[in-house]
Formats: sequence, structure tokens, C-alpha cells
Amino acid sequence: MEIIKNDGFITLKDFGSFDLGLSADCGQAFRWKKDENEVWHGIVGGKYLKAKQTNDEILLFTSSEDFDTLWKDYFDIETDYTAICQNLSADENLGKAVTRCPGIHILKQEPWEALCSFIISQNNNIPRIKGIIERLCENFGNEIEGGFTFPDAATLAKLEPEDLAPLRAGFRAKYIIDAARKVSNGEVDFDKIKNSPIEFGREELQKICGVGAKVAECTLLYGFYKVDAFPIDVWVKRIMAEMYPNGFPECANGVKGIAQQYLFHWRRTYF
DNA sequence: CGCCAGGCTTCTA
DNA sequence: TAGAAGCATGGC
Repeated sequence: MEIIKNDGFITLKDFGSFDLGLSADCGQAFRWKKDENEVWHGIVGGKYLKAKQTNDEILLFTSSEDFDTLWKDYFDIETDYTAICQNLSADENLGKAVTRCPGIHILKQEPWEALCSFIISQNNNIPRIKGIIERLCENFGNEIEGGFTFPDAATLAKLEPEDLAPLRAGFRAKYIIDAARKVSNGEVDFDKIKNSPIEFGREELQKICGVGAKVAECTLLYGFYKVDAFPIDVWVKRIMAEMYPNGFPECANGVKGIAQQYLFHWRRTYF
């Protein structure tokens, strides 16, 4: 990977198979938007980013400092996904998935945003999830250049479920408030989840009303980069029944979450 | 219109 | 303790 620091933007070259747009919009994050010029816009950690990918380079319109402290990690660009995908290819279906959908990276999202987003995702479809999250940010986030920040847990903890009516989140509103309160008062300890084995995070997150196994796994995978977390939604359930009735392949051990993301997108997009 | 959505809680047997 | 019903809303 070649990282060129220019005045006001960063250029990436030799970035392997990384596909910024696919990673941003394959169902793991819900706030990235592509405009008519193929430019992606996103807000993470209170920072706005414009980014454009062409055949051989990726332009990130950000300062050198923000790149080093935020975006480099967020996009997980230093992990060797080529090697990971090669290992996964020991399984036939995973081989097809990584070949057909190359370039997906797990985005290292903020834990609270991941938790809140996947609470909203339950029994819901992706277009509507995006709408609810957008209204959440517009109503309770801070306005900055490029849009609104994701409201933090402490902000939402002061509200009542009825205050979230403008989101039209339905029964999920009370879950969001419960999560915000338990996260901001420390009853659910993000630092400890970060520094503990995945099993602790599973139990800790499920102390929140409205968080079951699936939402917990998504939070651990996308918010805490526990890449062996394995969220099973309706699509993965289908994949398991159709392709893996005898269990998930061993080559995915340790990175089951990454394997899951490739299969999820492949199955949803091409079947 | 009816079925479904990156599920979970609550009720019931 | 397993399985079904109910849940808010709207995409398709």
C-alpha cells in the first residue's frame, strides 16, 4: 500500500482489492452515501469525509492527522484481506463469495453507533434502517460540515422513548433509550468489552432490553472488531441451511465474522 | 394488497 | 423450555 499525503487530501495506491464503496454499503454500516459523481460521503467520530475510488487510486479528502488517527483504522486498510480471502477460499462457497465480491473490509465503527444501528436493524429492511438512522442524527446529532454527527449515548439517555417519535422507529424506540442509559451510566461497560474475550461482550450487551444474540454479534463484529463474531440473520440462516447443513467450514475459524460478511452480501446480491 | 425485513420480548402449553 | 404470537413501520 502506498500512502501519499497531499495538501488537504490523501492518495492511496496499491491497496490490494479494497473496495471502499462496497465496504461502505454492504449492510454493515448505514450512513454512507454516494453522490452523482461517484463520491462517497460519510461522518465518523464527528468527522466528515469525502472519498472517491478509481481504478488505481483512492482519494480521501481529509487531513493527514485525521487519516492517521481515524480513517486508516476505520477502513482497516492495513489488514491483509488478500491473505484472509485466500484462506477462506479453501471452502467452495466462500471461494465464490470472495471472488465475486472482492474488496469488502470490516469497518471499525464506533461501538455506540454500531450497537444503536443494529438495535434499529431488527426485523427491519436496510432502506428503512438507513432512514431511521438519518432521522436520529438529524434530530439529535450535532450539525457539522457535510451533515450531522451520530448522537452519543449520554445525549439520548436523557430522553424518553416518546421523544424519538420523529424517527418512526416503532417498538425499537424504547430499546434505543434503554441502551443509551445503560451505556452512558456504565452498566454496560464498553471498555471492558473491548479488552475482554468475545464471550464477555455477548453477556454484557444482552443486558440491554432489545439486544439478543444477533444484535450483540453485530455490535461485537462492527463496533469492537471481534472478527470471530457470527451474526445470524435471516440471510445467514438461509446460507446455513442451503450450503452448510453440517456446520460452518473450519477455514473460517477465527474470522467467522469476515466470512459471514462476504457470504451475506454475495447471497443477497446475486441469488 | 400481502409478505417480508441483518429479531426480540412475551405469552402459552 | 420450546415454540408461537405480537410488535411498529414501511419497502417492494
